Amino acid sequence: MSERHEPDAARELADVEAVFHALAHRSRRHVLLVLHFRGGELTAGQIARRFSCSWPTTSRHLKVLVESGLVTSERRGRERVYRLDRERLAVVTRWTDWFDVAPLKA
Amino acid sequence: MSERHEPDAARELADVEAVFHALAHRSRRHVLLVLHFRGGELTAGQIARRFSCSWPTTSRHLKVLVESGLVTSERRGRERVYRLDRERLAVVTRWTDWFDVAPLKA
DNA sequence: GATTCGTTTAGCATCTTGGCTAAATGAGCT
DNA sequence: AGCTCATTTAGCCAAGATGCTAAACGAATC
Repeated sequence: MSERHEPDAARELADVEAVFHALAHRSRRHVLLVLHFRGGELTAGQIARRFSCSWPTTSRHLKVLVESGLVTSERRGRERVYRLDRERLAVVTRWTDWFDVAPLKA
Repeated sequence: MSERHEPDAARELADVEAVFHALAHRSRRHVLLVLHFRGGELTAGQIARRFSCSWPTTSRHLKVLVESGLVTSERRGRERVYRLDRERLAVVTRWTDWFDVAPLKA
């Protein structure tokens, strides 16, 4: 029965990888906070304007965030809207929760 | 009054930086889990033996973990013991908790 | 004091990341 | 169709991360 869950475990591992990778950079963490406090969605331009680095650089950070699933994007007219997926942060909390379960006694 | 807390905020920022940087690598996350499930402390050798990469490589990962504060180390005889500091993981949860507070209405 | 054991440091090669500018794309407007 | 606006892709370079092997170090042991 537990075998039935192994694919999920593999996916969780990949998710952890992608999410922690995305969170590794200060600007990307910052983008997430900005998105959150501005109501959860903003256009690429609204985001880029808040950052000191160049637009293409921010654009690439956004791409990493999308790949991690922390953010989704949708074309709207000629703009592109980025939306925070707060649910996805559960990948982080599920990982940290391992440390609340009892360790094996060596 | 809030000014009195700014240094703390700066330190928290640096902590977040160091901790998320440490967590960005799969092996380092793995080390933390091994430490936890083996009772919270292990010698460098016990850790290195569980990993496929070379000893010096693992040693460097341990250094990054120590710098982040997630792990502390202590010399014991001719071994070196690494201990998990679970408290330090609160840096992560404090960061994710930002997303549970109300966003500003755009 | 020489040796051995456990571990880290040095030094090197390779890959990835993060930044830039310039060019391309895609959607709406005239 | 041609133009403009919003954004991304391409291409480049500098800096940093990760892996290795070989050498160094420090503490115990002979």
